[in-house]
Amino acid sequence: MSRSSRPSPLKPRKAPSQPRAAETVASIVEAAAQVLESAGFEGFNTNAVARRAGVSIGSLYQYFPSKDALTIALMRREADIFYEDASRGLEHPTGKAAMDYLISAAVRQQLRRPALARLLDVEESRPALRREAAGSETFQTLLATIIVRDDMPTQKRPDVVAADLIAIIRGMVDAAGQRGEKDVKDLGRRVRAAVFGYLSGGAGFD
Amino acid sequence: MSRSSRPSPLKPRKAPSQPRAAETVASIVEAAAQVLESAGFEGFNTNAVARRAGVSIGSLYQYFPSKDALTIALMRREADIFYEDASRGLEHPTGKAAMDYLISAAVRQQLRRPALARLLDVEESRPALRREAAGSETFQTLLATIIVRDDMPTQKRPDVVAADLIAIIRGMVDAAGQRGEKDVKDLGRRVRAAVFGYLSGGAGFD
Amino acid sequence: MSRSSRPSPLKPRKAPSQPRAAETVASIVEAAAQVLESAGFEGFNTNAVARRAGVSIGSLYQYFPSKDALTIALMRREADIFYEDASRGLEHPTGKAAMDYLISAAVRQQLRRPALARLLDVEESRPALRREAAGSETFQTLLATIIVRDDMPTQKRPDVVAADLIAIIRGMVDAAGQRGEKDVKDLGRRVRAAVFGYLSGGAGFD
Amino acid sequence: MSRSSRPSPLKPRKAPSQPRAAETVASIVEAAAQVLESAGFEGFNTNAVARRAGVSIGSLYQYFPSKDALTIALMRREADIFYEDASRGLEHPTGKAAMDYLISAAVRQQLRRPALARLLDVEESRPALRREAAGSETFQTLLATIIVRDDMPTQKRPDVVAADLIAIIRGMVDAAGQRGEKDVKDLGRRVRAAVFGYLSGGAGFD
DNA sequence: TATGAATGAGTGTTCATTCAT
DNA sequence: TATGAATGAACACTCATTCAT
Repeated sequence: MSRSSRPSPLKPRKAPSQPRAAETVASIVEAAAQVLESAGFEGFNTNAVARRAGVSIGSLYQYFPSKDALTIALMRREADIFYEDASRGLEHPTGKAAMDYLISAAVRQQLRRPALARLLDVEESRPALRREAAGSETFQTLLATIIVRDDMPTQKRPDVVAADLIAIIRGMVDAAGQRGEKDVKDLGRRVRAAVFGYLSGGAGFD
Repeated sequence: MSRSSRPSPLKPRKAPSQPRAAETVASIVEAAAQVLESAGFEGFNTNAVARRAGVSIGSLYQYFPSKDALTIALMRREADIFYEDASRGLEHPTGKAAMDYLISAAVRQQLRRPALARLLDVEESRPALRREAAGSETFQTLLATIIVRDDMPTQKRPDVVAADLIAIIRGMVDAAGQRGEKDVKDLGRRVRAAVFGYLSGGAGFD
Repeated sequence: MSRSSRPSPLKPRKAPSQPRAAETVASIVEAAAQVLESAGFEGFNTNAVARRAGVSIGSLYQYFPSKDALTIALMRREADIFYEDASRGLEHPTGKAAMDYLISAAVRQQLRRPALARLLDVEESRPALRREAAGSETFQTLLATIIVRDDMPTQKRPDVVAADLIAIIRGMVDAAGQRGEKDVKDLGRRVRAAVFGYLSGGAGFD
Repeated sequence: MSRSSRPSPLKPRKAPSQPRAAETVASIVEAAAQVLESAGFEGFNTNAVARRAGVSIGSLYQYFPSKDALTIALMRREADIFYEDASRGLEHPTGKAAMDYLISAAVRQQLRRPALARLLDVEESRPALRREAAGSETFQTLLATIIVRDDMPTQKRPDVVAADLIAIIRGMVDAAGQRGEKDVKDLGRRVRAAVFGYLSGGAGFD
């Protein structure tokens, strides 16, 4: 007899059907965020998260089958918050305006909880999590949609361009967040310079 | 004044005086690189490094007082390789040519051992290591020198610009390396677009 | 003011709330005593203690944040047993009777588990533990109270006298225990001779 | 074929035949003393001793087959120093004068290098070393000789008395040394009170 | 004979995870 | 369903001792 459905250790163990359970899940995820922010990777352990959330370690494992599942849930939560904001950028008529909005959203997201954002970016690079995390794909899809708008310069390989832009934006905002920058406007301006400069091929230089 | 001779847990424990010891040290550092590449953070432990190096765990600790000290030594080795290459860029007459060279060096360095470079970039962000690692400061110094050359656009805040450029370059080459890109030329071209685009303020766009 | 909630590595980690946990804690402390008795310092390691207690090493560290914390807990347990007995001596009307009782208690304590008592006396001299261990201070306080009773010879420096008496008593009972003496009465008689002889200034000699 | 003479790991490996070797041995033993004094048990390791002595670890093991052998050599050195001094006490005509001298010698010895003396007393209690160390037996022999002199009170069990006196003297001078006492005279006076008080059976009290 | 590089068993400690209550 | 006591594999690091040079 073959076990038909081995429970994945990366997906939440169960959809919380009751409202109380949903609350518990949310509080655990937020506790994970706080522990990650205040103690970094080194202090990010399931017992600490449970304690901070005010639940027992047993309860944590009731909802998340593994530490990675919890990390993924947190990544998804942040990605969702970002995506909900960023996708409104698509409503803008021009590609440029949409891109502006997208960049603002990225900067806002990063400076909202800089340490958390940075740590999640790093975690996301772990192969085990990469597959499961929603993160960049959706961001990349969003970008790819914008890049090919009429008012944008034609790109031979839009997927590569989208990937590069993500790398530029992330690199800049991560570093800025780590340095403790708070000025959303100034950072936004510089990121825009990099993005549009890249899109125009660096032509404006000489 | 603090105890002058308290052994720092981050600096190498003793300089290998005999040739055999020098070999051992080098083989340990290289083993660390390989373990980090093949097993990532999770598999990066001192026992694995010693095993891979073909030495006993005791030997490892004879030369490196802590795991962090070993990581730092590896970071320094890579930084030195990079710096030796990159600093040749200063010989170029124009700022643009120097910057071109610097970018090429960064791309080459990254694609030489992409996983390693990426992991070290991440490690470098750990506060404990940040202080000790030679890494970015020198890169930033190099960049700052180039930015203010005569043929480069005047920048109000060269230090911020240098930091942004590092972030852009690192972000792009890390991501490219992680995707498995091998084409040094193409990646170089794109990074140059981003860098010079940023420097010109994104003006070329419209 | 220092971080109030930094967990001290010398105090018990958590009070056992469930009865099962209390049992575990007690069995670990007793196991520590037995390991110390049967294997001495050299064999006194946390793994051995856990094994002897029939619990996992993890359980040990759930209640004691460090090996030293465990040692201190054991010292306190023994000190408490002794103190409860010894403090009854204060009820005696005369200083002499109180001192007699105190000496009896010390001899009893020592001969109850001689090796353990001796090893703990030695451990207590380690600077790291000295501060935390309740041990001699209370003993010394007890003695100091008795020395100044009316029927006792007047002493110029009662604190020095108390310290000397502790040293005499400890020295004698430790040595006796180590030699394997079992006769509580005889040892008590000799200790009393030393103590009262000292108190009278050795005058009875000539 | 039976190995006739397994080399004992506790006795010095070889009698240093050449003067240079004797110097080396002496410097190692003194280094052991210094390490023990400055770093206590925890820092007392063979590598540290070799370093402090200015010889290689290999050389140390050339003269001492084990760490314990080195410890024993140090104990013997101190015992010899003491014994040479103390045995002069026998020349005194009366038992009392001899005892006075012996006590003075013990106090002097202890306060000369208090930390060292204390640590060696503790080490001496380790069963492995106890057998080999010359220490107390000779001291006890000396005391036993004195106790039975004509002018001393008759003792039923001179061996027990001698052992008790050692315990009293050691206990008092160890504790005093640990407290940092420096006054040889005052300490000598108190030890004499305890010793002669004990010998007179504490009779002087009432 | 001296050196010091090398060894590896052993030790303290952590933390993801399980399961009896 | 919730709790938290219990587990034990895994890891960083030490140090007495050996042996090739």
